[in-house]
Amino acid sequence: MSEASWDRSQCSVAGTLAVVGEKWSLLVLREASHGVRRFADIQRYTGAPKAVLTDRLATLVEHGILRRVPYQAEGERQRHEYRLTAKGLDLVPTLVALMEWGDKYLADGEVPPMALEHRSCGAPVHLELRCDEGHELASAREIHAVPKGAALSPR
Amino acid sequence: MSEASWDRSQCSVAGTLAVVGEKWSLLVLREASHGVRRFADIQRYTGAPKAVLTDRLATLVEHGILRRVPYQAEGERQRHEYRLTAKGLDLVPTLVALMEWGDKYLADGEVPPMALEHRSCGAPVHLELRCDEGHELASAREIHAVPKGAALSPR
DNA sequence: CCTTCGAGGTTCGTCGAACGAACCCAGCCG
DNA sequence: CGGCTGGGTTCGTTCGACGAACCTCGAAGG
Repeated sequence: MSEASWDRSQCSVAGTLAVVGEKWSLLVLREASHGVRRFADIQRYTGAPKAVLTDRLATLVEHGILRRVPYQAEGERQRHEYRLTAKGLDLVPTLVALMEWGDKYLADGEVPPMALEHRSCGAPVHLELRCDEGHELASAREIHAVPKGAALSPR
Repeated sequence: MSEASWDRSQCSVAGTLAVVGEKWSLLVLREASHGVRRFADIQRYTGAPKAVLTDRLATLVEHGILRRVPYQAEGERQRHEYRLTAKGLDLVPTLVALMEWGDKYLADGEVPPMALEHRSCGAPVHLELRCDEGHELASAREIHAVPKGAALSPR
């Protein structure tokens, strides 16, 4: 897709993976994006061990992807829940990308287990690669990657 | 984004992560998508330890995301290189999603280190959430997720 | 009061995966 | 022959994931 020699040290793919690339982080975000907010529910739905989950939630909060919000259920003491921030919401396309790939290649002839609809019109939602001229890219092969800025120094 | 109780066991996000969610896999695919094909180059650019890289390449080949292609450089013995298959190319949107998030939130005021251009018109390429009616979604909040098929059984 | 309950953790011992350094192996080159 | 180079494998150590058990706070029940 491009010729190869540039500085990877500040690559955004690597940077993002350093933040959310650990084993359970994206599954936690999947739950958050489905509106699951409570520790025990996240644990139940993801299957992550408690200690790991505590740690992942803490890093996600630290990075401003989730925030801890106190709440009070009636007849309960005050607890807190985890909600997506705007920064966290912007990771949804990543989840959708993973989901679409899985739907295409992992479904054993089954129907995909989850459909995404446009809330206002009900039509199915999907991800598109598109350029500023408005062309939709039929394949990733139409992408040309160009290193910029500080990445230009080789190695 | 939706109410919470359905069967996660065959979620496509989890399934895809089981295939490419390990620490170095997506970085290997980043290199593959940039046209880096040789073991030593992939190792140099990703920084993955050799043993781990051997293992990841093997799993990616096993899953049909990369294929081993024999080649012959002049004055060299026959070796093989790793190339993206169509199935692997379809992971590029995932990489782009990670990259766009990193560009937006991790750039310390720097210019993003890599630009993607439409090969045929040169305009910048980006990912869009769009529905079949043609509406572009301004935010992931406009998505409504609906469990289907075998996922409908709770828990 | 004292006990129980349950959410949201923390601690601990074990065990597997990741790490880096060292080694191996097959050709081609001189 | 001996060395070099790409593509690995082996090995000992370290680090993180795991699951079970324990802790803590506040509300409610007796």
